[in-house]
Amino acid sequence: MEKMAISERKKKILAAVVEEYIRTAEPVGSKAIAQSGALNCSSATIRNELAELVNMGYLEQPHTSAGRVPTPMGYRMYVNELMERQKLSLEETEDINRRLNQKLQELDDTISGVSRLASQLTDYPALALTAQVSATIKRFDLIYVDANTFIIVLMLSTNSVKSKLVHLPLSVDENMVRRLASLFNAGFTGITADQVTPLLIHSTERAADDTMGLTSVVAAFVIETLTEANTPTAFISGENRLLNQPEFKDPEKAHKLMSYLSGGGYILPPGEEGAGPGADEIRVLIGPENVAEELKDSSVVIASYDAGDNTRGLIGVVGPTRMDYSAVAAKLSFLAAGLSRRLGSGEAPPEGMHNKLIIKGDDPNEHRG
Amino acid sequence: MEKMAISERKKKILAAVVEEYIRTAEPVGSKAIAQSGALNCSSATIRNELAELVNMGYLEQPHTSAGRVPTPMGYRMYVNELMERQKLSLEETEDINRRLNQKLQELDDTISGVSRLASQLTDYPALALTAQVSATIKRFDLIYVDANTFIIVLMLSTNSVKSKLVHLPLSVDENMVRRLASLFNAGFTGITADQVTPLLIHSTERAADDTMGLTSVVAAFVIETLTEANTPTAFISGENRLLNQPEFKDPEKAHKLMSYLSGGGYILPPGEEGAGPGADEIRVLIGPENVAEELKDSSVVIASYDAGDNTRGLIGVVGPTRMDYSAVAAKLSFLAAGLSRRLGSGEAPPEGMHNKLIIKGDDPNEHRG
DNA sequence: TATTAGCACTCGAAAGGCAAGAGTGCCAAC
DNA sequence: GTTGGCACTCTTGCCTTTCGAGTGCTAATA
Repeated sequence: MEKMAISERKKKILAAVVEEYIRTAEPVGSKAIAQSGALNCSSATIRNELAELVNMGYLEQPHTSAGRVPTPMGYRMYVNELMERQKLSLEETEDINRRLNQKLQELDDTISGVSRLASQLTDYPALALTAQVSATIKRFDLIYVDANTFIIVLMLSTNSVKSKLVHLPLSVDENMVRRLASLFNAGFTGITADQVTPLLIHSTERAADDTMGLTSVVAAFVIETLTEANTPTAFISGENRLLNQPEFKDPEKAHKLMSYLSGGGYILPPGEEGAGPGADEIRVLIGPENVAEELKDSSVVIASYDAGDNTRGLIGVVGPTRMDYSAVAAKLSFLAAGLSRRLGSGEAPPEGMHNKLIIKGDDPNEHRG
Repeated sequence: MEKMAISERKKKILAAVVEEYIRTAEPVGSKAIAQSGALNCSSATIRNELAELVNMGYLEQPHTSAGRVPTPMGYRMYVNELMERQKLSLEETEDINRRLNQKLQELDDTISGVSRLASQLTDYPALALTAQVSATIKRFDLIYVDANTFIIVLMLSTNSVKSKLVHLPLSVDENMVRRLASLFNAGFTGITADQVTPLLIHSTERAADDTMGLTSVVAAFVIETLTEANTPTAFISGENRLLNQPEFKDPEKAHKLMSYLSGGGYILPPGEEGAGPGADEIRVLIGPENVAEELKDSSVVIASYDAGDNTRGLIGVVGPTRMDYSAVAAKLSFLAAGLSRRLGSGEAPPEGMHNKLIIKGDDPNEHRG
């Protein structure tokens, strides 16, 4: 496997192999490429080139007398340099926009809806994850309902609102509730979950003259809410679409990957959750480039969107290494842009614009020294 | 296929066939039954009996010289009369209780958690659905945050609370917010979503002297909330566990069923959603007893739980007809009882009690005239 | 020197044939 | 009614053969 510059013709041939293989899932032979017409030479010439591409590590043969199949390095080269940046048709963009609007209108959990949408669009399993944020409480209200009941309303720094009905065995008077509310507003706003110490709770309890454990009930809800808000949640959908792919015709294999995915396995390298692709970038992880053992012969395409409040969420797609990178990247990118526009802090590009695709990934040579 | 009374011995043999087949997924032969020791007779005798059971429609042979496999009618007989009502071990019940408590403590959506739990326990795909209720609004609050922002808080008749932050382009004064709140409390409580007519909105708008469209924003949230609360939601999880079952080794088949399930396909006969099994009942639908074409060679086991507020939710499990009915029924039943105890209106049996299992289903003969 | 045609070779996939084994049905004996 | 025995059937697994796609190499050609 020698290191040498790759000629223009080799690039064309490599691209042809990758694209044909993506289409058919069968090893592609010299004859098929010759006939495809992109090159003006005979199959013999192609054979020579193919042999060299194998030598260089971009292709491999399942067995001696079969066609060629791209290696992860071959896909990487394709994704980085050869792939044509696909533009979506007008109908496609309109369709996506329409469905996106619809999803976001439903009261339904945004993130799960988006993940489902991504999966439907690409026909691969898709995942969406919310950004890691550090929310605090911005405002605190208690609504007195009746002697045994009140409602806690928390407004978070992310501008979302959480509420809960509390039902008590004992009766409280309205003044106590008011007193508690102002104490919490004073003491619990702007702090994180681990700053809600037993000490703080205790002193609030005393200040409120609370002998019924009301304070701790409320404090528990505060902790719960903050913890939940700060935990990035992942949502995976369409795992079953894996079964469309011939590489998962073996139930064992399909099952392994599917349960890894539904089990909430890490997709991005740990620590990189926040460091995913930036705006207008697409990150592609091909086969062994993935850290998780279960993903070593699958590929992942990830885009990020502006989730508002200076945080970014991720949406991605998982499939076999023989994935239609071009189409998936285009769709994800458009979807992410649409999401940013709707959720984000405002400086997103206007609707309908195709933002340029910056594909970020490893250098194709780094695996080969 | 003659109609005749089924002898005790035939019952024993049928049960043995079903259980062995559930265990091994292979057609079971006369020898295996003879050796299993439940009967004191030779394989030849068993062969005679088996032949008659085939005649009667309880068993069938995949091909002439293979063992026997239960027909749906055979399973039905097994479920209705032969199956021993399995009791869970102490460890199992403790495990379930522990995990149930944990699930319900998480702020997390209860229903999805329960569905996941059911799937984990049984190792089949599981679904949970909330009951169809008709919630109304019980109480209405608006919290003024600043000139451009207020919070809507709705308390529903189901005693759940929904809230939303509203951000306005124009500024409102605090009095307007207060006025709106009392108008909504007067006019919008106790009514259903379709009673929120444009007329009502319009008159409220005028009464509030609202020229900024505030009223319709709030009304829209009311409609949204009521509609959502009244829509039964289904949650399916663990679809991928289907792949554990040898009958789904064909990816085609597995994929068909899985996408039917994730697509939110109907499980119960339409119109029967509310008429599922009652308390302490288990409903079993075997193969062709299902209405959905996609379920015709799968089985479904369903229990219902008291979801409070006089409504019942469902939890169920889907698998091949060769399903471990006994174990699944026991687990689901226990799970449903546990849920009822925690969510329900109170008259549920005390923790730890094994409630009796009433298995409801079709008469085994009805398919055979 | 790069390309091409031709040809022998390789190897997997598909098709056919054979033996083994499991299970049945039936008969005759108990 | 039950049982042992036996011939029969049909699947499964295995082996062999065939077929064909695709290769690598060589020699001829531009």
